[in-house]
Amino acid sequence: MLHMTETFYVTTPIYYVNDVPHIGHVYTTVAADIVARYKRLMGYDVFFLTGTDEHGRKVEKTAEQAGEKPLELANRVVKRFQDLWVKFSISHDDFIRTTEGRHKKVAQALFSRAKDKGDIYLGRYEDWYCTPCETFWTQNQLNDDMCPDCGRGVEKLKEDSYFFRMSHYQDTLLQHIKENPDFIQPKVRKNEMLSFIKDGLRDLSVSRTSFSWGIPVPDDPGHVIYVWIDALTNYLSGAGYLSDPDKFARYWPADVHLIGKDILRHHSIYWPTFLMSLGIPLFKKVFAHGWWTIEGKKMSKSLGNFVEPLQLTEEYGVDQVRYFLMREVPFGLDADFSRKAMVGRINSDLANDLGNLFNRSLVMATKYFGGTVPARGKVNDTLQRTADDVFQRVDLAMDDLAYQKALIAIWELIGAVNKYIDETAPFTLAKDESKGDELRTVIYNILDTLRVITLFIFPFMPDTGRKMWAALGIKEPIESQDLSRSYQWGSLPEEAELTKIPPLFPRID
RNA sequence: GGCGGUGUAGCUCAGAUGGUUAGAGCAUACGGCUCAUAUCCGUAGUGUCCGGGGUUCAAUUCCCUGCACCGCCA
Repeated sequence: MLHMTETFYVTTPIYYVNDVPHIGHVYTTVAADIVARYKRLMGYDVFFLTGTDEHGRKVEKTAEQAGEKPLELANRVVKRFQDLWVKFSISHDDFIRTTEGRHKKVAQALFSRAKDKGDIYLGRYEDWYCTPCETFWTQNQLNDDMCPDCGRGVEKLKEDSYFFRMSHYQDTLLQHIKENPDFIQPKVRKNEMLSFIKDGLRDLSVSRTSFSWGIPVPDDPGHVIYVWIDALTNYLSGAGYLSDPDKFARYWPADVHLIGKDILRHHSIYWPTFLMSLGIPLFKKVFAHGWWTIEGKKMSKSLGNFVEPLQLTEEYGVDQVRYFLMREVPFGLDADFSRKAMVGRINSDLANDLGNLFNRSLVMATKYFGGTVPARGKVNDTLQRTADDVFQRVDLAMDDLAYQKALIAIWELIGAVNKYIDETAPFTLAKDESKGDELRTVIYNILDTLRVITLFIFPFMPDTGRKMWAALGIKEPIESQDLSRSYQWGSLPEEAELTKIPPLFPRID
């Protein structure tokens, strides 16, 4: 049997194209980017998909108000996301838009297949609808007859609708969750979903006649396919289903769908039951992360405490923001974004620990060896043991999407080098000409461990990683490294030309 | 109302199938170094481990109950 490279397929939700990008979008996408980059560094063949959800009544309405066609609106505002991902160093392999032919074809084909099987049938739908939120509510979900989310008015809708026989898959889904304990994470969310399922699944309305901006239901063009069937199938269409069978076979089933906790039900119940109906294997895991409050308050339009991602990057820097989001809180829990916390992380973790270490090391190497990597001496056991240990822990943490744990481990290696410098005192050795060999060994070990640290932080802070890599004078691109081996001592080339660079992370006052 | 979770140092949190001095980071104080972005290294702490009851030789860790906060559902 041929050796096959292991694949890794990670997704973000497709974001509603009409929404203004906020910190929540950035959070999910950065998290996906980091695990994608990490797996690539570990030698996996990675497919990382993000994109936009472009149909629905709200886009239709907004476009109408702007005097343009829905697709024109989408073409215009999709750039807000695409540009933002460039800014945030997002390394997605594809960007799927639900208005693309390759997607529409898939959504329709799957709708038909489920219908032919008898799992989609025509019925009648009655519910309350909040247009701004694009959400349907049942009567008793309403808050004083108003939308429980935004508090605005709702309208009653009655229409013919196709339904997906979700109730039919209730037991199979429960069984699957039981047999695959990691299917829904974190655990607290899994428990919520389990209790939701046990309360009984009802069939799901999957088409609308009240607006027309959507993918037509096959053979019944008065209906458009309603949001979840349309949106969720992006994970298939984006991976080449029906358009690139080899690619699809290579990457599906997805390893992990990263989402915010607000759309967990759709991903952990609607989506797998629909896949069951279609006879397509289920994705391996869905992970619902928490929400960010801003300075202790829920972010909302009405409060006006909206955090503009681009503004954040200007104020703090892209890598600083990426680092903060992953370090501040365990992935899965809610967190608070505050200036104080952000500045604290930047100053103590990035500027003092990492940035200063990198700087002091290069200064010494430049001073003592004219900016050339000195010859290898012998490995330092403590440093190597720490690197081994950190590698094991980082790898386990990344499998669990425990970004915070991974970073905490990496910072132990940073601490170990700072301590090594303290203990070996190269600045003292440099004053004694008879200690030349010792000095060379120490500086080499420091620089070589910085090389390892650079690899570890690269998925989290790609720009910084590249800068550090270049400053260390290593010719091969950092992307081509194999972390599963190169965390070990000694692959920093002797005689590499170091470049002294400005402090990586300026302190903020 | 139903189900689930959380409550540990000033702050954010880890933790133990129950057993000797309960941990980390930040913040604070003191000491050391001087290569470095006044950075780094070390030392020192302080805790009724939410209240009450129970099981046990032994509970902060298990069980029950009360209080507070949070999530999902209704």
